[in-house]
Amino acid sequence: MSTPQGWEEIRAEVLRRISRRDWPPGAIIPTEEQLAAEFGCARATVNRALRELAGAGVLERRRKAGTRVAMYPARRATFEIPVIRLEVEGRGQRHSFRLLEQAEAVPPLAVAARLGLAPGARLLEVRTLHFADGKPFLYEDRWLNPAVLPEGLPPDMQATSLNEWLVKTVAYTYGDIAFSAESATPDEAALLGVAPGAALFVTERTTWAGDQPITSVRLAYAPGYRLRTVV
Amino acid sequence: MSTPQGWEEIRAEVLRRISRRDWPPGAIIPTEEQLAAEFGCARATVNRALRELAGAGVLERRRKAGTRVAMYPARRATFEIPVIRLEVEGRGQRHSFRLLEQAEAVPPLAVAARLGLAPGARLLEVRTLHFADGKPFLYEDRWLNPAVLPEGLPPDMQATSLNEWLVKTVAYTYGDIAFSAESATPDEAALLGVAPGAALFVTERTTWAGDQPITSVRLAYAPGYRLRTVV
DNA sequence: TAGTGGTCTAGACCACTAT
DNA sequence: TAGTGGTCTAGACCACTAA
Repeated sequence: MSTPQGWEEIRAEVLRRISRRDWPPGAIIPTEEQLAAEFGCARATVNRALRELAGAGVLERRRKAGTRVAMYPARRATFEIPVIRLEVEGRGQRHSFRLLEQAEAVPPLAVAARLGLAPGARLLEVRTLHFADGKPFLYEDRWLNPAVLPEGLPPDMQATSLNEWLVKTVAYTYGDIAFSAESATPDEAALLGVAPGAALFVTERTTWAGDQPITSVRLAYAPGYRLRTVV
Repeated sequence: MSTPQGWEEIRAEVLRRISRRDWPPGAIIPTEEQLAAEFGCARATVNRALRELAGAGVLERRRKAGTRVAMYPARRATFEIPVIRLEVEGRGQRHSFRLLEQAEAVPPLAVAARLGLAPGARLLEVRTLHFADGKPFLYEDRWLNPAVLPEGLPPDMQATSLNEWLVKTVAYTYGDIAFSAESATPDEAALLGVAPGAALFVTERTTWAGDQPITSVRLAYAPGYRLRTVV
């Protein structure tokens, strides 16, 4: 091996040693100081490389205890939370949508619970059907906390997408996401133009700004949708 | 605001300014040097904070062009690629599995294509049914490149899980993942103990070590499974 | 308490690219 | 070509925690 230059090469060299099982799962690897001496670089450079690998789940680091190869060096993967219009256009299709309903209502208990609101609190429900090249693509059911909409919804709501408006307007600071598969209800099947019971890919997302709940949204994709990412 | 101390507070302050729309989507923000002067810290500290935010999809950075707030500051989310046994045990349930089949065969064209192999190449197919507290949890259909298994499969294959054995033995360097929803085939339905056509959450994962394909696996989860993560 | 990682600094040079 | 981010250095101090 030639001496690694730069933190990316150090990261690659560490990965090689793990692959070759010079450093098997669970093993302690040399300290940053020792590696810096071996590679002839500053400790900060080693730190950068090892920190990246710890972030990727390959290494586990603890002060005083040192750095060890993860027992199951399962990688972490990253994916982009999609903006629906960009997602459709990224497939080379034309995006359009139809606002099905926009009304104040009392949300189902599950939604109120997810948002941490008292049962009975009134929220704004917005139901939207999105199309790709005119074909149903996605059914969106969103519950909004009206308290975070200082000026109300934009009057030209039909010309923009709520998803987009939100992400531009209310920068959120925290959220959780869950993916699952669900059978289409008769209503959903009719909207999406598929048989009842068809397997739908479902994304549920809840976001807060600080401790204030913003929105909880359920996206049901028409069959055939795949969410991809790279490790 | 009090002057931020440390890169995490700088990150938080930048996020606040984006939330307050002091820096709206698309806007150029001050240079690292200017922010370092404002916050009274070294440029490297500002760099660390802004680099994290760029990695999270909130900022976009280009040399000479400067740093701007992403037009759609959609966050990136991270999830762990699960190890099945740990996933089941993490739910407080007991994991077990049954090896359904382990045989050399010619894979379907789609699998060969994903792995970049010539159609007709022989691979090892391993089909496994995983249980949580004795209930069917996951059906695993895996195709392995025998070339990467230097010593063949371990003789006590029944006592360990192939998934786990692989992740410990063959450190991979690259992979892709796709999630989708599929209707259970009659075979899958019988294995998982559900009605044919039930909506299954499906994960497909292909991994390479360098340019050498290792394995392509399809995991079909019993209904009710949810993949969660946090932003 | 001592060893290890986490972070910061002040400065430097380099890489990329808008102009 | 000049401005901006990307990275590296040598050193320092701090925070956490295993022994």
